[in-house]
Amino acid sequence: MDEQPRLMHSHTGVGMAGHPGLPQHMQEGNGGTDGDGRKQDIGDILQQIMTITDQSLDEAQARKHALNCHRMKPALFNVLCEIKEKTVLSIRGAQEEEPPDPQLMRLDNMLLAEGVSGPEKGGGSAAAAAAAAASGGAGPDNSAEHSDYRAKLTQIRQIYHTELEKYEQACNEFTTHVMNLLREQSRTRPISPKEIERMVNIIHRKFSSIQMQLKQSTCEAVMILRSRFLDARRKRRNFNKQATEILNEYFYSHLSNPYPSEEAKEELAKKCAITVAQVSNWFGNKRIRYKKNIGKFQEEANMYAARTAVNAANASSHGSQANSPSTPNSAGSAGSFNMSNSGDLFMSVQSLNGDSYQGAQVGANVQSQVDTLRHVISQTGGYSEGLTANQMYSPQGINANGGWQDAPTPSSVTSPTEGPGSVHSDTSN
DNA sequence: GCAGATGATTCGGT
DNA sequence: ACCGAATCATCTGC
Repeated sequence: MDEQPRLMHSHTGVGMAGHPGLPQHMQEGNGGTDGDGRKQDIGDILQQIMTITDQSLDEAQARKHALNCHRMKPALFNVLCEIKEKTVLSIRGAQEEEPPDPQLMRLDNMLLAEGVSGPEKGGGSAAAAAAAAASGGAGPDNSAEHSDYRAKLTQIRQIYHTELEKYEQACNEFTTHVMNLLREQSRTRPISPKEIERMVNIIHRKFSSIQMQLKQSTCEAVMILRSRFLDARRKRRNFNKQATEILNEYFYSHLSNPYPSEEAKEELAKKCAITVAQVSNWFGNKRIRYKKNIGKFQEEANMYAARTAVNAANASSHGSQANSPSTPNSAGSAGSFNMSNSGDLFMSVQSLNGDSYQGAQVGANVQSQVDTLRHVISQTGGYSEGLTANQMYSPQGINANGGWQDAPTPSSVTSPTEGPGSVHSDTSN
């Protein structure tokens, strides 16, 4: 029995019976030397091959063995090899050298950019930072969310690499298996090395399509993670009580002109552990909501005014300044809001800063002091007899048009402040 | 679950 | 760029 692998490359120059190049052993034939006998012989073999699948396994095995041992087998094998090669050659061109898949390239690029594939560089912290930057603000729990993002990205990365490894291993194993199988089968059917190579390529293509699915789902996971990360940052979280108090304190002590300067915003942001943008948001919201419903904020305003005044009084009695946020547009001082001044001092600060002096601005601050003083006075019952609650804390900062008074003149400061004013002269503004 | 509070976003005006 | 206004989306207390 001929057990030598019949690889096609070893069969150059083979051909059909009656054709130039017909193998010698085919032309020799058997006992019958005429062409009819050979034809019938070959016809019989082909018939057996064609019907072999209709037979039982045992019968087929027996028939296979008989065919293998048939004297015409090598010749027929060679002919089949040649026919097959010609057939394969005619369809080969269409399948080879396909261009790189643009979708795969996109996925690869994205995975690389997100830090999933490629060298590990802090588990995609850059992507997290980018996501954070895109979201616009950074809260106090910024780092916690970053580490959460990083941890999840690392998890995705690990899963991706594990799966990729698994697929590659499976691909290699399968390829080896198929190659061995084909080599084995090449003994009994015409298989060329190129065909094996082609089969390997097909397997690789199949596995790379699976890999692409893996990459796609990984990309999706990263996208979901990222969007969740951004959504989480978008999520509204109430400021802590202390921050709200600081902001309110500033707001109500500058009620006549609740527009903190950039420096003041930065100070407030630092004190409240929030961003300047959040401070701006807060003041924007506060102004509009206060204006919309002043009555509702009455109590709050009273409370903060009283607190501010008491603080001021205490500070005054202790020979120090009240701890109150800076006046609008005043230069920020580092570390604290100890920038509260009497109106006079405020004016002098303005002058010292070289800012263009604005009477309106000063007026607003003076007015603010008046607001606060009125509150304190009314709270303590020292002055506000006959004033209704609304009068007690009239929204003097708001003009008839619904806007904040931007130019209350210092002359609007009324005499009643003169009396207790000595006590509250340090009232912050 | 609901209503109100509140931080964020969007849009138009200046 | 900043602000007011409207609106959205979530939080919070009941």
